[in-house]
Amino acid sequence: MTASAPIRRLERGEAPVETVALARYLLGKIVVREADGRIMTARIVETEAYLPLDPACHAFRGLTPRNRSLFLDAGHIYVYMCYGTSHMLNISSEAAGVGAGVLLRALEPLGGMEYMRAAHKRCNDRDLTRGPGRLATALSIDRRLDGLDAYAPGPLWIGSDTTGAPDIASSVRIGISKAVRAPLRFFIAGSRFVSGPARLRR
DNA sequence: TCGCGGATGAACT
DNA sequence: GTTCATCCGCGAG
Repeated sequence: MTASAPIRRLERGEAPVETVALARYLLGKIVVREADGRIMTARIVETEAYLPLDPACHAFRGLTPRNRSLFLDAGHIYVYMCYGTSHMLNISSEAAGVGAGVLLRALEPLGGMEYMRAAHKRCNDRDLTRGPGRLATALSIDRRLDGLDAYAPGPLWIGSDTTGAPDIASSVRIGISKAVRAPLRFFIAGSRFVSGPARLRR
């Protein structure tokens, strides 16, 4: 996949309100990050679904100050820090009051790569946004974005161009210790920007 | 290409 | 004190 027709912001109402459906729907869509007058864009190539009543989902034990964004209406941003070193970018995925989300695991850089490179010490373009922690670093994502609406104008929103529906493959999720067998990871088949071991990229 | 271990911070028991 | 939806560097195959 390559760039890039004009990008149109998604509107609430055209995107699904159901976690697996949203995880699949977001593949091929575009993350637009606007910060300090700079614009970065990248296509979503890998997602994971974290369902209601899913023991691997942060909302599983109920609402807390950290995870409250997962309980917002579908399309809101949930960011948290993992392992003290990496931020994770999620989109809430169910009706208000239901805790669930979609983790964005890998992106294909489209525009503003010079800003992404500046955020990394040393990284080739393929690795800039390959992996959930790396993509957050490249796009300067932290808790300040938590709770914002990704279907509204702002520092981070989801858009679409005229690219056709991608060829979607699935696998088990990566890096978790609960519900490890559920096939809730989705990615664009054949994309070289997908993360994880080679056996989980086909 | 893989698997391993350490770094690191915040939330929660 | 324990648990992590990770990354990086390293060594083995």
